[in-house]
Amino acid sequence: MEKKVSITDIARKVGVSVALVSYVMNGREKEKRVGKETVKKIRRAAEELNYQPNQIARSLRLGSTKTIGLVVADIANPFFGQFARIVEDEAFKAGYTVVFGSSDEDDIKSAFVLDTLLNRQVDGLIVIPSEGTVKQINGLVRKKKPFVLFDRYFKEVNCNHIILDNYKGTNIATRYLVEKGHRKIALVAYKTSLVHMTERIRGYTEALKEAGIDHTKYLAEIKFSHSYKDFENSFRAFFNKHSDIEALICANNGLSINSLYYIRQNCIRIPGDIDFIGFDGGEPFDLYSTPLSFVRQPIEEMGREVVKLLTDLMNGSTKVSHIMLDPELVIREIRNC
Amino acid sequence: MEKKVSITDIARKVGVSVALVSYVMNGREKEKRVGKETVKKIRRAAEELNYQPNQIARSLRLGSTKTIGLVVADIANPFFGQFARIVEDEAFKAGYTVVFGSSDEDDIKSAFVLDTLLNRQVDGLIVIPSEGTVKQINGLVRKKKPFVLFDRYFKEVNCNHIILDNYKGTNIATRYLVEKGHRKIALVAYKTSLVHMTERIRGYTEALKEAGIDHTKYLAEIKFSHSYKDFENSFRAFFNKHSDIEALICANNGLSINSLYYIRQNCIRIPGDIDFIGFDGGEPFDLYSTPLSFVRQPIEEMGREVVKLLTDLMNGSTKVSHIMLDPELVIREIRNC
DNA sequence: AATATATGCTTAAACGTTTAAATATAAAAA
DNA sequence: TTTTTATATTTAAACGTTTAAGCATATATT
Repeated sequence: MEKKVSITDIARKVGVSVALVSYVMNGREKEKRVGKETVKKIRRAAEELNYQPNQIARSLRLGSTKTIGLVVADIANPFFGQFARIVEDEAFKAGYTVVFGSSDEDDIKSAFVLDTLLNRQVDGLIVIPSEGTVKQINGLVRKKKPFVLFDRYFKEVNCNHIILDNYKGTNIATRYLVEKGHRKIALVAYKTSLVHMTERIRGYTEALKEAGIDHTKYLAEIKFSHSYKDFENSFRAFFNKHSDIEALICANNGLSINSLYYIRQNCIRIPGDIDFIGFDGGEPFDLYSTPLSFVRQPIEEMGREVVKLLTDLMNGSTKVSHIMLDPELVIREIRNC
Repeated sequence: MEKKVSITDIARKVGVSVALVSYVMNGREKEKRVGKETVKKIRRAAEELNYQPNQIARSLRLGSTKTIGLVVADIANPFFGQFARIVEDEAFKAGYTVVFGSSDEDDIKSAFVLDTLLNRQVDGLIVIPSEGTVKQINGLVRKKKPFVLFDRYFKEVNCNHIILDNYKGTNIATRYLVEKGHRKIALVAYKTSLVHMTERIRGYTEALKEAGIDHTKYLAEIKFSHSYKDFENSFRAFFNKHSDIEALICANNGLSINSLYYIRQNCIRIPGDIDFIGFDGGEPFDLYSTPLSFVRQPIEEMGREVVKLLTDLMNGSTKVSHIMLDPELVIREIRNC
């Protein structure tokens, strides 16, 4: 790899000190009253040598890398991919680059990723925290590192977070199905202590309670796993036990997709055999045999808010915000062809 | 943000020079013959102060950031998201972190992203080059920056690249449809000079030629756009003009998805009205009314190979590799429920 | 006793920037 | 003329590491 040209090379070529070059390269020639001729010469030399500033050196000196770290569960998951894209764009506009890492919903991996990003001196972090990472998040608080949690948070940690009104998400979905006349409404959720899930479960149970329907019978809390097989086994057990299910709500995108694979494989018809409401939407929802209903998260807005909040923090704000955005129930009609 | 603890803080606390601390922190205490007692004291102090190395300072000194830059068209696109994930994992194993940027298939944006990553001194780059970025890629060659192109390349630039045998991809798809008895086989592709597309088109036309079928009539080369509306307009014009199409091949994932939206909206039946072969697969393909056939790219293998090639380059290899991997035609049966 | 070797540690430069402070010169004001 | 002010530039330290080179001291070898 070619030796990169530095500010020193330009200084030598023009015959001035590095300070002047630095001033000019940063557009501070007026403020620092650099001679007009000198400015021109420096500009020309920079051009000729094809100078590119070394952001690493700059970062070290300034104590800021203009980089933000993004910890997602899995960048390959379209929901997180979409989120990452919005973060990227917003960060870019604000002059930041994003470094990312996938935690795989695993606390050990999460710790690794977090350490890596911190060692790389990211100025701030956006974290989708996995189960069992309270300590890690508390560590960020202790370090006074600017960061905001997204999608989930911990009740025991007072920090910035932006989440969906998860309760409302499943609540409106359940109510909708109840009003439609269903009584045997199942919810498939992950067995976890993470609030986004417990809230989604609560939204469901409360809606059922209110309607005077048993709210425990059709609740499937299954263990998280990366393997579809594991999901399938748990789900089959549940489904076989309750062959009278009239409607199914899925508590997140992954569960929705997995459920659809199962449903498809087992020749269960939507609608007909069961009604279905998923989470987050996406291409598979649109292109399924019939368009599928789902709980929509305002992901664009959330992404924008997250970055805005973080940049405020990085600019010195000390306000702690807990932002909760509203979901929207998107009901799709049966296709007539 | 708390002042980070540095090697100097540890040195001061223990009462030794920073050099010793550095040696110990890098596990070179044997080689550099640091006293046993001192090692212990340094370790303890590092623990107590919760020392985390500053990778930025390290990078500046060593001239290597242990970072690789990834330029994709759009991280929100599942194909690229999946690829990014593989790259991330492989890079992580090799001790690298990945910084990414989306080029949006736009040369201006690509230049920005590339510059940003270069200024951040990435040790190497993985680039999915957009149209009109030959100059940028040539720039990398001139700088002797280790990089490898993925998915596409430029005939005029001799550099490392890993691509699919694109010709073969559409060729086997077309042959399959011909053998099935179709003669009016359409290909929807992007109008671009990028080889991955031109090769996919060539694979299609050659297969048709060989079968003695007119190979221009049913070829739709449409302009790339981020808007579905634009796609729809071009596609509709094409479809209306050729209402006798028997089968449709889509030249990449985005086109496949867009086509499916159109097909669905216009009540065209797969199979029945037309046969369909898409590109890259994914959840929408599996969950469509009937499972859809597609040309599969060995993306895992490609991702692994890309990172392997790049790490070799970063470790000083000067070999230029052009790797081409085989696609696989995945034919799906009609669902019987 | 003189020399060589081993052990343990320090010094200081370097990486490429930024920037406060100092310096030098010219022009304006006293 | 001397002093002040404005203009143009340099100096040098700092950011947190790594590492070659040097310096003591103790022990082993002649």
